[in-house]
Amino acid sequence: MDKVQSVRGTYDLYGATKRKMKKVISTGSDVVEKYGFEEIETPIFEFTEVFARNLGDTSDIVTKEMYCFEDKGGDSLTLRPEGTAGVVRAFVSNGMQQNLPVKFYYSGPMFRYERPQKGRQRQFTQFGVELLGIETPQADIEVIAMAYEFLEKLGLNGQVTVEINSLGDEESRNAYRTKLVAYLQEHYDELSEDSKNRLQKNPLRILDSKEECDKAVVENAPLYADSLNEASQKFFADVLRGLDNLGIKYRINNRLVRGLDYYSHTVFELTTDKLGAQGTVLAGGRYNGLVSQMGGGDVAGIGWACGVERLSMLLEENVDLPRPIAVIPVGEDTNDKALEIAHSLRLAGFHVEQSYSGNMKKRMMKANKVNAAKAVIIGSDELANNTVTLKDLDSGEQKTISQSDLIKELQ
RNA sequence: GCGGAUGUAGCUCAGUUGGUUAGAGCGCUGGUUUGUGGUACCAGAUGUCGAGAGUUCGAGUCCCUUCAUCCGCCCCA
Repeated sequence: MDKVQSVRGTYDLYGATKRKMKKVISTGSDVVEKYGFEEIETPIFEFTEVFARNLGDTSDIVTKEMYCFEDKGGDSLTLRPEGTAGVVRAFVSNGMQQNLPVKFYYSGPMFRYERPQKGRQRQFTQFGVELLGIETPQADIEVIAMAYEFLEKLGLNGQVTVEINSLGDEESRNAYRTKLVAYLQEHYDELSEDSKNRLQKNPLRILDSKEECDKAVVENAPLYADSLNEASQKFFADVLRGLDNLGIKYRINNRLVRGLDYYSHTVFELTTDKLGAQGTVLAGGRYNGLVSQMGGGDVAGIGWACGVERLSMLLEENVDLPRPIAVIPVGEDTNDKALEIAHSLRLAGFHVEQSYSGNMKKRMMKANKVNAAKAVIIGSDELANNTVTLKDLDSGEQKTISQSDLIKELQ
């Protein structure tokens, strides 16, 4: 390492970038708390099996993207590549089946060893929700509505499309897989190299391929909807009807499949065309088998997660800092008084920026730079008379008031 | 993991067919008479030209390697 730099695919988050991310997370928290979701924080690393067993051993995340390491006790641990497995593990570990439904939200860093690009990092931040214990479509509708409201509050719903599909229950999924594989086998020679591989590992993914030759084959492939059994069809129809009732606009995408094995029934993605190849900004679905797979009994689940950095990049305007009040002492003997005034203003709830050094002009420039709304100036005259000069930095008007009236004047 | 592009001051970029002490704008620092900013004017600082090796009398400019970023694929948030 010749230069002091952060590890590839990791970034220092500060200033405007951090402010936007903070806004995304706080907006998300406010929205989902109204739906009764409570925050959970699970460890950033788990036993490797938590992810390896549950995400699907053919998924790319498990086969090539996990940061695994052995700790000094010899256990194989993995930096979490996504949030759901950890939350479900916590649910099972803590015996939360006793008190359903359970509604959690979380945010924090995730890690995937991938080639970095715009909107794709090796350490990135997700905000997500999980609703456990409700197997009826109300849960799907509510959770999607929540995602929709979230993006609306961020002012992004004009640039984001809701895409939705159903993978059906296990029976439907297996039936479709069989049909699709049979069809694709017949057209094996027409498929791209990647897709020939995918045929073994994850044939559903071929539906999603961007290769022209694949698209041509997929064009006439059997439709997922035709393989859904009656129960799955009804479930999907109920979800869609619910979304219609709530005025949520969506697009059915019968090629939408998700990368992780644990999904069933409803899957959805919120996508944008503004981030190049990384268009998916929020994604999720139902995972009815996951809890029992972890030994937690037959508990249904549904959730989503969003990429906080990706959403932040869509936020056009800068998130403004609150405008402080600048307290400006003039002359050394006023420092004590200035500090006292600054302190009392802070205790009264104001944002206060103290100026530390320089002549008055410097200090005024500094006040301007931090976008202060008002300046409280205290020099020898003010000190002698127990007054301050209060200046409005937008209008330029200023007046002298007594120190005891300052807080009242500012409110 | 594969393919392509890029890498010059804090930021955005210029730098001609290789030729002396590498530039601009913004920002930063100081000043335009001693208690008044946001506009204006004046002055100033700043770079191992991503790193390493090579060709050459001479490399920011050419070759190679490497690192990083960006774009596409794979995959995904």
